[in-house]
Amino acid sequence: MVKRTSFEGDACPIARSLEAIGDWWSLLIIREALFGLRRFGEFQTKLGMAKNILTVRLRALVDHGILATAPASDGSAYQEYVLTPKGRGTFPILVALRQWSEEFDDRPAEIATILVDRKNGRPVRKLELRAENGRLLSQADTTVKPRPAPRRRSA
Amino acid sequence: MVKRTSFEGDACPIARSLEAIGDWWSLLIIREALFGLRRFGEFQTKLGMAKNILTVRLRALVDHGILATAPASDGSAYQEYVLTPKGRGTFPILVALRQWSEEFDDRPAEIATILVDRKNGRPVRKLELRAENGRLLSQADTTVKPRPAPRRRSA
DNA sequence: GGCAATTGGTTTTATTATGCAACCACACAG
DNA sequence: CTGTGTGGTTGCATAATAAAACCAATTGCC
Repeated sequence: MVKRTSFEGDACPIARSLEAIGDWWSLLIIREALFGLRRFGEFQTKLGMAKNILTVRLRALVDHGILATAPASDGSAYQEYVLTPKGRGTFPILVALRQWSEEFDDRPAEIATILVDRKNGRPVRKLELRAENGRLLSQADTTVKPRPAPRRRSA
Repeated sequence: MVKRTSFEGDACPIARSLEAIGDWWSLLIIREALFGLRRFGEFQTKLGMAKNILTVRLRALVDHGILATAPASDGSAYQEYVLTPKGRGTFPILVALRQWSEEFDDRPAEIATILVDRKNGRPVRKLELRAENGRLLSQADTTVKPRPAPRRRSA
């Protein structure tokens, strides 16, 4: 098999995420979905992508439980694609990607939008990683450990 | 040309990030680099990827200013790939991906590692997005705005 | 210094994914 | 029941990915 390697059985949680959303379009589809888009045609024209690719991506996102198909909404017989909680849970990932661009992009002038607090329109802070006790952590302050005792039960 | 669409000129900061690190391997390479890997062979055996692909990816990451080639380190004549500040800046993205897996993966039992505070070995908190005044924000509390005043110049 | 193994790739070839365009079925408006 | 828009599918061309073979320079070892 010369398939594109799959990370499905991988033990690394990052690889597992990438398995689901680590391709060119999925995160952009999710981004638009968070923005409120729901219909096939909306995604297609907004993102300017080929329709067959969009079909494949939407199906994969549904299979992964990130999107769900809802029967209607405006009364028409067509279906819509709406984010599941798992899909909405990608928000921090999108924020992290955005902030990385904002901080390190070579031509930041080309970035068109900023993320703001809806209440007052002021920019948000950078994402913060904190210890249990609230202490701010940088990469150097962290390590990975083997996951502890798989809590006797189904999951 | 039927090239894979590039997001290079895109105004969306998320698309811009994906342009640099939005492929299957780049983030995993960066992850290993954050772990301390530096040599071609280390990446190749640890990630189990084809060498030609690794070559292409490493070059792309260097071109994007995420990795830099350093002349030596252990005295040998070979070169090493080390993270730049821009590369280390991807840490929150990796954390976000990890936490998304931890929270939403269908088979969480298969996840082998957890991210902990180096000081006491306790798990870290979830990434927090805060307003200027420190208020915790969820996705619904945010919007995007056009970027303000592009500071008079060419752009 | 001589020789084999290792490192860090390149080349070749096969397979898969992506992208465009054309096509098509169904819903809906009249 | 005819025309139009929505939501796809199908073919074909091209690009990316993968595995394996190959190769040059660097090391390790004697």
